[in-house]
Amino acid sequence: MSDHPAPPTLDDVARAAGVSTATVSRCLNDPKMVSAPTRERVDSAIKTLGYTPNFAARFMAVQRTFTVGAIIPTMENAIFARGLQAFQEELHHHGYTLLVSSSAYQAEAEEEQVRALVARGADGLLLIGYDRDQALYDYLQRQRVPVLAAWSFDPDAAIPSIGFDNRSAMRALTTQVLGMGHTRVAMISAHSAENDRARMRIEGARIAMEQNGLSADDLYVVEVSYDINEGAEAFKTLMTGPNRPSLVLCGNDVLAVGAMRGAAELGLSVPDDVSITGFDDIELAQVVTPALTTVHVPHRQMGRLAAQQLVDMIENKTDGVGKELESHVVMRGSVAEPRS
Amino acid sequence: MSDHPAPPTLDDVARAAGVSTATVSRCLNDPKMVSAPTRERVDSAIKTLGYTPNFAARFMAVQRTFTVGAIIPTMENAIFARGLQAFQEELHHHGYTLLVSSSAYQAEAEEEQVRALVARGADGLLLIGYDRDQALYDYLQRQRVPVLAAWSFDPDAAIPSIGFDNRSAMRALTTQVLGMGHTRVAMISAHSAENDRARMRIEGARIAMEQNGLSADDLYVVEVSYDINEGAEAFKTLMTGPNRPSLVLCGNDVLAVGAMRGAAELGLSVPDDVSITGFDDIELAQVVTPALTTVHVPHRQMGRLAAQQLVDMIENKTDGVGKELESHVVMRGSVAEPRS
DNA sequence: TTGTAGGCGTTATCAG
DNA sequence: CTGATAACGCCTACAA
Repeated sequence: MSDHPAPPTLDDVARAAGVSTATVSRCLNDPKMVSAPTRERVDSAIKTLGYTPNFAARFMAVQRTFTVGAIIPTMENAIFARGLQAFQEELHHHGYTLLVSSSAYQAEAEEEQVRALVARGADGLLLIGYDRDQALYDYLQRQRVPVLAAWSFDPDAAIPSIGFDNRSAMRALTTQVLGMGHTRVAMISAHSAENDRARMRIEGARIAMEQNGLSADDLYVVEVSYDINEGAEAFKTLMTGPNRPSLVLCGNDVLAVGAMRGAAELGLSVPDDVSITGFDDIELAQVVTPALTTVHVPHRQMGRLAAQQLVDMIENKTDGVGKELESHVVMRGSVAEPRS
Repeated sequence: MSDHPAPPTLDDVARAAGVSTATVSRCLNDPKMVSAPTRERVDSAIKTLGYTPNFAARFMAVQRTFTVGAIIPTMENAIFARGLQAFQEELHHHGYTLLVSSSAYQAEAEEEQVRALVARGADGLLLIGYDRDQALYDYLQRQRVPVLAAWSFDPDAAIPSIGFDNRSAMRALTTQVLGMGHTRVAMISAHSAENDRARMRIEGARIAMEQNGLSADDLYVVEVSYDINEGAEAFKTLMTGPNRPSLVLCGNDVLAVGAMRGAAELGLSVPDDVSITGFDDIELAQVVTPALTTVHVPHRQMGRLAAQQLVDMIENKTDGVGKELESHVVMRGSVAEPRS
């Protein structure tokens, strides 16, 4: 006997209660199959031993974990937090546990996490966007793990997606602001490689340019990492270069807030000297001064629906159809007509 | 044969490569133990079959998962994000995978997640703060799962902790601001039940009051949920009630930003009409206008050290000693001498 | 260098 | 209602 005893097992409980392991197992999984008196003995044995079922063993036996994994690009800001919270709550209602992991916006890291989660028996996976190596999807399919993409909707994507149309949302926002008369416009975007959200938003802005009598080529786009500082720097470069824009579209609220800080550092007034827009409508958008014009996204609804759909895919082995949600433009103080 | 074949197993690979399962296993875990030619055959068999080891089975066999779990109160804001990111990076260097789960600031939820993570074989756990039911610690100890508390440091806590002294940090901040001459001061705190960080910060503020010739009882404290809106509402209530404070200490930056919004809604100027302070120094603090006076916390360093320590506890079965980190007050524009 | 075989903790199928 | 016992997929002495 070492001073380092292993945690109690089913067997220990069975021995302590004077029954077989099968009976203990039944007590745990289908209590009404066992008589009241034995059940009591077993329960008390469980309690005194402090027994907890070994998950891996159970998993091996039933091939189900009631665990869902989600891999998000970053936890560093609130973009995914709210939707994920709703996702988790809904999963919980269905008896599932959510495990989250972050890829730091790196494709290889994401792939590693996918494998890690699958290996650990995740019954299903939630990924952000649908832009990734086909090989990963093949792998997932071989492993028969249902996957759902969120924060983007594209009926033609390789996997079912639930979210909104980033392109048309950005087009709507851009159109509305262009209507105020801006002609010199630039965009600060997150890196668009392997990021469909970023890419679609850029496309949406370009389309709006065309539709408003401007040339898509005139939209000067700079891509940066997802970070307030990067947004600020990019903005300052933009504003101190030639052909200074009167409108700076930002691929998301975080970059937009960075841009606003950049404006402050440059002594520029928003929106008098320059208009700035964001995307996502996270809390931050209403905290800055002036408040940010942006696109509102139904985070919680998306999380909830994603959970429902994923559970359905897992339990009924359905294929999942995805769903498009509505987003809408929110006009706030950060935009105005161009000066002069 | 269904059209729903199970994923390939070690056995399938062994058969395909014409070797035993032991050899395949060795190829995976200790390649140099097997001859080059057989290794090649095995590797190609693995590739063509798309084999991935079954984690649960491996776990059962070796009782190790190289997985660490972290349970944080919320993902809704950046407080824990940065430290967690560093934690994850450092774990990765040591070959561990991080799985995160959020408790929404609810003790029962946290307990559930702890069990979920332990059951799934987490080799170690990171928790936030040390304030929780002793029964949970007993459980963890029975299961022999090393646990480390972060974002708080208390050498006398039930588990090793790594972080800073919330009480003295808040005392330092309060003292410094009281030095400007404030006498009517209130505090907006997160709920302090089962939250040592919140409790210690309140205590710190009280101590500072005493030390500066005021009575600790004169610190009016309101406790709210962790949310910008709640901060704004609490602030407005405070400022429209009797004995309006000239200084509002906030338990964290999020509440402080809420308070600032409340001030704006009330038409009050910060810091001319009222001084506001935060705690944590998250990015938000520098984005608002005026920037927030707050306590800077070494998030990344904390995450990194926590990872190192936890890995050490796991691998060397050491007890873990914890570590206190330095925090420091950052004076910014949100405070000033009281008017008149 | 390789193969054999026992065990890890549960669940599930059969008898009793 | 309860008890044997065979999986589940992998690792690792121990043998060869």
